[in-house]
Amino acid sequence: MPELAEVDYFRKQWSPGLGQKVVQVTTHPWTRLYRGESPLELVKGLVGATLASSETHGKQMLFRISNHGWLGIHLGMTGELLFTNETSIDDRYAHLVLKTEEGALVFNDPRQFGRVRFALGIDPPDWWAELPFQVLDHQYTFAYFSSLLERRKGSQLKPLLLMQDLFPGIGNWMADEILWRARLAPDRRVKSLNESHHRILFKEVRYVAKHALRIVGDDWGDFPDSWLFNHRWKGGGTCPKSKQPLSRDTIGGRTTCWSPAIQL
DNA sequence: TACAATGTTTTAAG
DNA sequence: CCTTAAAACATTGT
Repeated sequence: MPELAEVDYFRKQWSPGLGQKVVQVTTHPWTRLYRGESPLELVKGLVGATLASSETHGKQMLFRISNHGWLGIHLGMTGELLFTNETSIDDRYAHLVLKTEEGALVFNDPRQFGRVRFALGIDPPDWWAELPFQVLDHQYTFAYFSSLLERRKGSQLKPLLLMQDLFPGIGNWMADEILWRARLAPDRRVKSLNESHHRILFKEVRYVAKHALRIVGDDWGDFPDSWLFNHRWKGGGTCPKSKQPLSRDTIGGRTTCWSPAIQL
């Protein structure tokens, strides 16, 4: 489900739990969400502690815990976070549940492509501290962006934009949106781009990230019909710019939607 | 029934 | 060692 804007939306769904003590933790320790982790250590580290703050980095989330604990969550394809006052919750895909006095913080993920991590320490763990610049960071300059593309000359543009080391938080729909705005075909190779293409791509990467965050916001707002977003999901459809039919194909292993009339 | 789904990770090949 | 491509992962919905 989630790309950077939706991930930030889900992060905020746990905000009712900030400042509250965790009184009980339940996990599904057999699921692949806990690969490489010790669910028992995680439960021990969380029970009795208080949620202090949260932040996102691309599709990654970090919850800081009062007693030097760090809880990392990735939502994968079908993950979601929610807060509930209900006494009974649907347990089927609730692979992590933190109960407080006020309610329960739930991480649901039917497909189990997500991930839960936990670490203790004064400083954030390496898997958080070593993440690359985000596309809206002030350090994410055009020179930095260009240097990233240097080593990816042979890549098609669609799979390029899905590389999280280069474009943290960009996912399938955002990549399509960016290429549509930049008027570049998704199967074009990086080596075919000139300086002005680089400039346009850099600009649209940041534009889509910035406005996706604004539109999804605190209450999952709807995208305007002037975006590709509203036209890309089901077959058929019309390009809002050219009014010509949209195309779909698998590029880089992912379903891709583009407007052949304007994306060259 | 068979395939596709807003994502990584591993493996293979060049 | 590096880059690129493809398969694998687990489950649901069409």
